[in-house]
Amino acid sequence: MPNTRTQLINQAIALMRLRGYHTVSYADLSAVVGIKKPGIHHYFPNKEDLGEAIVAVYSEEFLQRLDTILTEIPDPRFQLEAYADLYRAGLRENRACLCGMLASEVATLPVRVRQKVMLFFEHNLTWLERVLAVGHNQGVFQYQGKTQQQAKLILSSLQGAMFVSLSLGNIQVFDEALESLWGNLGVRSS
Amino acid sequence: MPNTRTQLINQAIALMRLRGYHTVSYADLSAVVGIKKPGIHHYFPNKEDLGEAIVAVYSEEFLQRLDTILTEIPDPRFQLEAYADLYRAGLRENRACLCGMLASEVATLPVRVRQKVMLFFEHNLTWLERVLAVGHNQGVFQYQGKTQQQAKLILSSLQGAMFVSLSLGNIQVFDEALESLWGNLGVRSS
DNA sequence: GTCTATAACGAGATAGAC
DNA sequence: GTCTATCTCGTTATAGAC
Repeated sequence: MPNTRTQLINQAIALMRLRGYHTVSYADLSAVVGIKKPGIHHYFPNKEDLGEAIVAVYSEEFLQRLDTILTEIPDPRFQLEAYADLYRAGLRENRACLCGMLASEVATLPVRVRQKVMLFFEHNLTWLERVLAVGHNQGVFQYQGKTQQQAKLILSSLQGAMFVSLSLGNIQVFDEALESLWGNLGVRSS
Repeated sequence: MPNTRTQLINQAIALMRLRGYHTVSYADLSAVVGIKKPGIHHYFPNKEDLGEAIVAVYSEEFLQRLDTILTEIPDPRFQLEAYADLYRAGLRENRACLCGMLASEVATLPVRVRQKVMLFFEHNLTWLERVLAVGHNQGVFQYQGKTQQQAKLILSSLQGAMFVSLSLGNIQVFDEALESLWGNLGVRSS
C-alpha cells in the first residue's frame, strides 16, 4: 500500500509520459490519486518541485534497470536490445519516455526540471558508450567512427522513433527503425 | 509587406517551433504581430483552425524544399545531407521541426492538427525512400535490409537528435549523431 | 495530512461598436 | 478588419479549519 507521496509521483509520471509537463494539471492528478487539489501542495509546494521529484524518481528507476541489464545479460547486442525494450514497453500503452517528453518542452520547463532531464540523457549516453565499447572490442559491433557518436545516434534514434511511432499511431514504425539501426551496427536480429 | 493572416501564420510557426502548441497563446501571438487578441479570431475562429493552417503552410514549404533538393542536387548522399540541413538550420536558433514538436504533443492535439502532422511524416518517409532507393541502386549507400525501414530510421534519428541536442543545449550532439548515421549507411563525410 | 474556500491570473472565445 | 469590453473556464497557489 503506497503512501500518498509515492502515489502522486507515480501517477504524475504516468500522466506526463502521455501528455507532457504543462498539460498535466493538479486537477488531473487529484482525480486519479483521490486527494483534493490543495492536498498536493503539502507534498510539493509548487509544480517545479513536483516535476523535479518525478524526474528524479523516473531516472533512478530507469538507471537501475540499466544496471540490471549489465549484470543479467552478458552479450552487448542483447544489452542494446534490452535497452530498446525499455522504450518499447512504454510505447505499447502509448507512453513516451518521460525525459523524452520533457525534452520536447525544454524551452518552457522550470530550470531544476530541465537540469534533471539533462542528467538523464548524459547518464544514458555514458551507459550506451560503455556497452558499445565492449561490443566493439568483441567484434560484435561493426561501426566505424567514434563510440561517443554512436551512443548519441542510438539515443537519438530511440527517442525519435518513439515520437514518430506515437504520432503515426503505429508501434511497427518503432520496430522497423530499430531493425535498421541494429543492422547498420552489424547486429544480426535475433 | 505581408498581410495580417500571413504574419499570424509565420509568427505562430516561429513561436510553436520554440515552445510547442499548447504553450503558445493568442496573447503571445498578439504581442508579436501587433494585433489585439480578438483580432486573431477573425482569421482563425478557434485554435484548431490556426494549428491546422500553420501545419499546412509549414508542410507545404518544407516539401517544396525537398523538391528543390531533388532537382538541384544530383548525388543522393548530398541530398540526404541537404535534408538534414533543413533541421540543422532551425536548430541554430533553438527551433525544432514544427511537426516534431507537435508530434510530442500528439495525445493532446486537436484531431485536424494531428492528421496534418501525420501527413507530414508520411511525405517525409516517401521522399527519403526515394532518395535511398536511388542511392542504393547506385551503390553509394551500403545498408542491408529494406529501404522503407532505413527511411524510418533516418527520420527518427533526425527528430530524436534534434530533441536531444536542444535539451542538452549543444548542437554538436546533433552533428555527431548524424555523422554516425551517415557512416553506418556507408556515406563518407564530405 | 487533508479538507473547504478562495484568490489571482491567463487561457480561448464572443458581442458588438467603429 | 480591428477594436473594447466581457465571459467562462482552468490553472497554480494560499489561508485557515479540522
